[in-house]
Amino acid sequence: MKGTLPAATVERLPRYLRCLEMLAPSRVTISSKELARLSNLNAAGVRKDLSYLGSFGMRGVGYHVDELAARIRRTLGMTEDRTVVVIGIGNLGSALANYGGFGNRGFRIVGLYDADPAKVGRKAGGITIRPIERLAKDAETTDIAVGIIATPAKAAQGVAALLSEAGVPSILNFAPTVLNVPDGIHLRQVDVATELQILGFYMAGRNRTGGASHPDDPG
Amino acid sequence: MKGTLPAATVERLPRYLRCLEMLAPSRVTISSKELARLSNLNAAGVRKDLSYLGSFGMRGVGYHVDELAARIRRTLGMTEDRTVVVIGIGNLGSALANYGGFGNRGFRIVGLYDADPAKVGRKAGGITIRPIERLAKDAETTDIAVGIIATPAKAAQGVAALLSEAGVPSILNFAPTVLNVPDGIHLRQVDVATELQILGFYMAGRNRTGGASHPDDPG
DNA sequence: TAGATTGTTAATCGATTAACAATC
DNA sequence: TAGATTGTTAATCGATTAACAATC
Repeated sequence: MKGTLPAATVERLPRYLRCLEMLAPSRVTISSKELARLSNLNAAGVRKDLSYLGSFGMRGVGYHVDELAARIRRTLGMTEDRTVVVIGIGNLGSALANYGGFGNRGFRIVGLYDADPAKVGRKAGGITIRPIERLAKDAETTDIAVGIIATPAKAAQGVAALLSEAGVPSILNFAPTVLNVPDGIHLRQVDVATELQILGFYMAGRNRTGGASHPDDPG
Repeated sequence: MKGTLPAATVERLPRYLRCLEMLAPSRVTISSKELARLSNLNAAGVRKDLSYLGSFGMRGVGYHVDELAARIRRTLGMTEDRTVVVIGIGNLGSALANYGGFGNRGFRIVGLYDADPAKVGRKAGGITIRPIERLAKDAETTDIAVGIIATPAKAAQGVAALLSEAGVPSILNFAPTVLNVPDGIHLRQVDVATELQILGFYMAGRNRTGGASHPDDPG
C-alpha cells in the first residue's frame, strides 16, 4: 500500500478533501466517478490517487466518505498541531492573521513579526506583532513548523535566510520574488502576479496560438 | 519557432521574468546556465522553454537580457492593457486593491464589488466599492479581462457563474473552494490552506515516507 | 583557433487514463 | 445473479534532461 506519494497526487489531496467537505452530512459513500466529477478530474486518476492511501474502497459501492476524509487528513498531517508564524504584517499579513481557515486544518498562528517599529506592539487577529529581531530567539523556545513570508519583495530573501537559520523547515512565500533556500527546506510560492500572467497567456493565446486551451487548473 | 506552448513552459515564464528583473540594469546578456541557477531550474530546460519564444540566443554568448524580457512580456500579453475586477472586499480584497504590482504587469483594476451594503460606497485603493448587482450591467459597457474572487467560500460559486455569464473570460479564485466554470473559461486557484496542507505532507513525511523530498516548487 | 553556449535530438522519467478482471 | 465499482495493469502522453553538433 505505501511508500512515497507522487507529487501530483499530494497536490490533489486537498482538492478531494474540499469536495468531501462540501457533501451533505447525511452522505455515506461516494464513488470515484462522482468525486471525479466534483473535482474536475478523471475517475481512473482519482482511484489511483486514493489507492496510495490504502485499499479501502468497496467494490460496487464506492468509498466511505468519513474514512476517506480521515485518511486524507492524516496523510496531510492535518491531525497534528502545526505552528505558523507570519512575517510582514501589511495588508496581506493582516488578512492572513485574521483568516479563520487555519485552525480547522491543523495550523495555528503563534507569532506575527514585522520590521517596522510603528507596527510592533499592535495587534492583528488577536496576536501582538513582535519585532523581527526576536524571531530567532523565539524559535529557540517555540517550535515553528511554517514561516509565511508576507513582506515586500526586497525583504523576502533575508527573511527566508532568517527562517532557515532558525530551523523552520517550511516556508510559504507570498512576496513577489524568487527565493533560494538551503536543501531540505520546503518552499512553496503563492504569487498573484504570476497567476495573472499565466491567465494572460491564455487570453492572448486567442490571437496568437490558435487552439491553445488552458490546462486543468492545478490545486 | 511557434505553435502553442507546453503548459509547464507557460508556468515558468513569469519566473524567468522575475529573475531577469532582479539583474543589475548594466547587465547585457545572460546564459541559460546562469538563468537556470537563478531560477532553480535545469539549464537544458531553460533553453528548451526559451526556444518556444523563437531562436534568438547567441551561441557562445547567451541571451540578450532586454530582448528576452521583452519576448516573455509579449508572450504573456503583458504589453496589453488588461482590466481586472475584484469581488469581495474583505481583508484580502482590500489587500489586492492596494497591491501596486498589477500596473507594471499590464493589469489594471477597474472595479471593486461587494454584496455587503455597508461596504458599498467606501473606497479601497482609491476605487469606490460598487454593489455586486451592478457587475453584469457594468460588464456590458466595460471590457473585463479577469475577475478575481475574494469572497467567502460559500459565495464563490455564485460569483463565478455571474462572471461567466457576464462574459468575463478568466477567473482567479482566492476563495477556499472548488469551482466549476463553463468550458472555455480560464480558471486558476490560489489557496493558502491547500499550500499549507501540501507543506504539511512533506513535514509529516519525515516520520512516514522515509526519503520523501519535496518537488521543485512550481511557479 | 579555442572556449563558450545555443538549439535540438533522443533517452528517460513521471503522470494520465482507458480497459478490465476482481469482487462487493 | 446482474449491476456497479474498485484496484491495477499497460498503453499513452507529456515533461525533463543529458548529450552534442552547430556556431558565435
